[in-house]
Amino acid sequence: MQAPAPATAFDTRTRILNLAEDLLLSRGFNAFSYQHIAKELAMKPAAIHYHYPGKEDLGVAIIRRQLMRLRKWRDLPRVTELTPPEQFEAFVDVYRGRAVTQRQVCFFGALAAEFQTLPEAMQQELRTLNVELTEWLASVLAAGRAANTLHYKGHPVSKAAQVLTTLAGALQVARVHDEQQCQRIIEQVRTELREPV
Amino acid sequence: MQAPAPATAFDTRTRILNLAEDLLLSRGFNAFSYQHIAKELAMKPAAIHYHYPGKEDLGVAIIRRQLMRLRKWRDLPRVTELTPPEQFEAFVDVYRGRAVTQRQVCFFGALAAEFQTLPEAMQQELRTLNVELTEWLASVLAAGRAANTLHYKGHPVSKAAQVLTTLAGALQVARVHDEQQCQRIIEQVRTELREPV
DNA sequence: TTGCTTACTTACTAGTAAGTAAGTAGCTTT
DNA sequence: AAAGCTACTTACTTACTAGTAAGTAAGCAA
Repeated sequence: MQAPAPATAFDTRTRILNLAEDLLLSRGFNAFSYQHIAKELAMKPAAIHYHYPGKEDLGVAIIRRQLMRLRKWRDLPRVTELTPPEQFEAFVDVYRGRAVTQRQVCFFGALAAEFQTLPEAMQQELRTLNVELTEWLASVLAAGRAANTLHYKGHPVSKAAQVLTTLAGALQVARVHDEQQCQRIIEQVRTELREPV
Repeated sequence: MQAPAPATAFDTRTRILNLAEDLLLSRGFNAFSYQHIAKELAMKPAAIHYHYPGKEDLGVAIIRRQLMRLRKWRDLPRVTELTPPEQFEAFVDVYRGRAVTQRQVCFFGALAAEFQTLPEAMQQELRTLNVELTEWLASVLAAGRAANTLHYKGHPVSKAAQVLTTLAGALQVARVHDEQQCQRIIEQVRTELREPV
């Protein structure tokens, strides 16, 4: 869940992946090409094909890495040891950072729009990523309600889906309008969850 | 705010617009071409250029028509005469229909992901559309709270932005996962607004 | 009936897309 | 020193992109 790594000081394979992730989040999958990457890395497009034979391989690698990041972050002692409200807060901070520092949306928001044009393998990876993310957040929300520190109606999974959906959309708002409106939406979600109904 | 018209029984200009809207909502702006449209309408790509010289013109026309639809719908007597909760309900129904009948997202969700790759004119139109939509919903929410029939915390504009964001995201969820999860998110939003806190 | 307009088609340009095959420089291994 | 591997480059193909210019058939208008 950390922010994308800088595109330097890594081996070529990783630098390609970093840059591709960057382009994916800022332009979408269909609007970046091997040429974009090659130019930025001062290489020829064919060199990208050497590391990632097809664009599909590159796309799958990007999503899969994000899934690994999620799992790693989620299982970090400094995260698992937090209380549910703190876990939620830490999670929201990731989105807040995205909106401020880069003009990037989250993976779900970036890929859902062009979902029907994506290779099957990418569609599957994205589904997995979203399911795991929803399940984790649902477990946080369930624990928070049990401890009477998070407050909401309905099933934890429904609420988790709603929150993720809203956060994804909030980042899109930040891009189309100003960042401030995005922050207001995030604050709205936070307040509603933390204050007793 | 009505669903897109069928692609037949109209003049060519409108049929192009209808089909382009369809393709935009289902595949994104960068993933459809004049060829797609031409093939479907059994014409040559150059014929599309005759009606819409550039893809930008086509894109702007799509968004602008949607803005006109919004204004028309919003000012319809049968809509203005409704109570705020009924207005909200009628509005949500539009999104519900989108999720069920087509696998289409809303304009905002479709275009936000590739926003940075869009022509300036399209970016501007999309901003206008979203501002007007947010302002209308905010006025409904404000009136509903004044009449004690809609319940929420925070500023009406913030809440409106949050609701729109969530609805946009919900349609994207419907596409990536099943339609049912989308319906659950919409229900969650409805319940929270209609039940006193 | 001549001329203009509408709504196209045909034929083209220039640019870009993903992807491939063959070659090569530099390093390592034996 | 020969062989092989890694990480590329060069040169190419095929397909598609937006867009344009010129031509044309049908209808209407004077």
